[in-house]
Amino acid sequence: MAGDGTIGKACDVLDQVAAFARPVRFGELLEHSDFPKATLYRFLQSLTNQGMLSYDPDRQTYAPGLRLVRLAHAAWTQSSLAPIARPFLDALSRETGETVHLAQLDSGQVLYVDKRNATQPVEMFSQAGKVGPAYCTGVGKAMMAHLEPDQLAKALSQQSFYRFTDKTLASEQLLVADLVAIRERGYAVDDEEHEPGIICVACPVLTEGGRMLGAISITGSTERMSFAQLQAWVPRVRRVADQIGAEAQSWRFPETRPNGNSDRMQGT
Amino acid sequence: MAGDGTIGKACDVLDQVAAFARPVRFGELLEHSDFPKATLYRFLQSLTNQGMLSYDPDRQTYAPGLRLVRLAHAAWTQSSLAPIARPFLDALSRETGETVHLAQLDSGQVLYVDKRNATQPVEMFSQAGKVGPAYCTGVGKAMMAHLEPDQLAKALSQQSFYRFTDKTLASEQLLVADLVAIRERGYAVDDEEHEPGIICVACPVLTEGGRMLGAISITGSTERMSFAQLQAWVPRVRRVADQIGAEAQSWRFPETRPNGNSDRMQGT
DNA sequence: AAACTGAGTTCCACAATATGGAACCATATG
DNA sequence: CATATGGTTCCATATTGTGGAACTCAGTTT
Repeated sequence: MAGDGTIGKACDVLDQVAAFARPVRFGELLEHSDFPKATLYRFLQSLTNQGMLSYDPDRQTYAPGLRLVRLAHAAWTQSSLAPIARPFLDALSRETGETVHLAQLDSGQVLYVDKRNATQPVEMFSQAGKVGPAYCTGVGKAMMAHLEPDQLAKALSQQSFYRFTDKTLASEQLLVADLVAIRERGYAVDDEEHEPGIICVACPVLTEGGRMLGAISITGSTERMSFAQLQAWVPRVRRVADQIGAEAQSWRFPETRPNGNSDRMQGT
Repeated sequence: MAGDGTIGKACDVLDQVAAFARPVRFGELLEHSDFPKATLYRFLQSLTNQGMLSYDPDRQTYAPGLRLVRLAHAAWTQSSLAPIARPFLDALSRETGETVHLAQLDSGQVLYVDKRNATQPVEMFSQAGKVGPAYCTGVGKAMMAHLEPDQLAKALSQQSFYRFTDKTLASEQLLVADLVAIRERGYAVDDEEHEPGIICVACPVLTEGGRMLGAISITGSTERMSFAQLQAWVPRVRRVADQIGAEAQSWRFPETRPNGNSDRMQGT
């Protein structure tokens, strides 16, 4: 993750702050940063001014700012598959009764953009925006299997290959072999590679041209079901993934004029 | 919103892109931008590289990128009141059966960070991250009423004073007068100032020191209830707002080490 | 009380970086 | 085929970011 000039550096700082999963003090950031004191300081200032970070004067801590939430709303609406996929996910979740995920790839990691939890009512951000490893999850592997060679190389270099379970594919060789197989058969499986007891089947969402957009998956637990049972859903998942891909291709945003106060919220 | 150097400009570009509520082409952005062609181009490049924007090669359009979603997840968790307020909002929503909002102020606008919809099941981002006007909503006025003079001045300058309804307080004078009253009585009302038929009562969330953190509100419609009925909830809203304020003050994040893969997501 | 410590903030000469006019290229359009 | 339009690249220039060092302001220690 090396620099696009100032912008790249600023983004690094944002990530730094976000990486602490709690508000951080200047000093703490300084320790974990490559920037000299004054430089880091100025970045924090500017980012805080811009609302990309928030500063708590009482505690003297920095945290990711609310402006990000506002921007993310736009991102989620516009450049994620979620709005398109929603009805399909609903249907899939209803039919299967299992947990359904919609994920996209972001800097080599799986970013969950939507989810249906079979049982409990949804909780907002607690699901969208979360990240996970790509090399040991169904959606992650499904997506990587359909990357262009150069993108794949980059993605591979970003994997940690930490051995979560003894079934984890903990090396590039093992992973690549699986990716080839996945590409051939059209879907990926996660057989307790990330968490013991958790299994999953996933299909990539592709454009007609073969460009990879994301992936969807159905997750189950070994306690409640066999792998074979889960695999029986694959054709259904395939179909839904294809539908989403097709929709995404033809999808056009309704015409709007620039400064869109256009999408308003009822309430006050 | 003038510049903190390069960072400020980059943020402006992000906002520009987000302001179109749809993917935009280079040329469209150029029209609405102050930057010369080459400069804007380089910004878009860098931001796209960084994942702050996403670029659709098929359509040649830019949109806010997924990295924002990831960062926003952190922002929402860390610097919004939502995690703290959640149980209180749940309770309030259950008791009243009405729509409940939690909002914070972001560059002079109301940013909704959480919501309870009495009737329907929640939909994630479709609620959090949305923005609204501050001068004509309950939460907006409740928050502005408790700003420091200089912050208030800034916020006032950012209001559009568009006349949504004939009850809208469409001038600074009217608004300021109301803010004084709100500060005295401790809560704000929105009597169809934003949308016809929509009424609301709101209380600010304050620290013990009086620092304004956000606001909560209960919204109703004139069809189903009278203003008096709604106002009967004020003491309850007040109490909840105070509780959230107190919590926020004492809240400490659990100790974590920097690079937090700490909050993981079950699933794959 | 004076000296110390360390976090946070400001300064400023220097150098790296962003700038933007103009030229260029590729794809639609008349 | 010519022309316009939208998008991309170049490069000399100067604006901007850089970071070492000096400073300020608590909170401690001697």
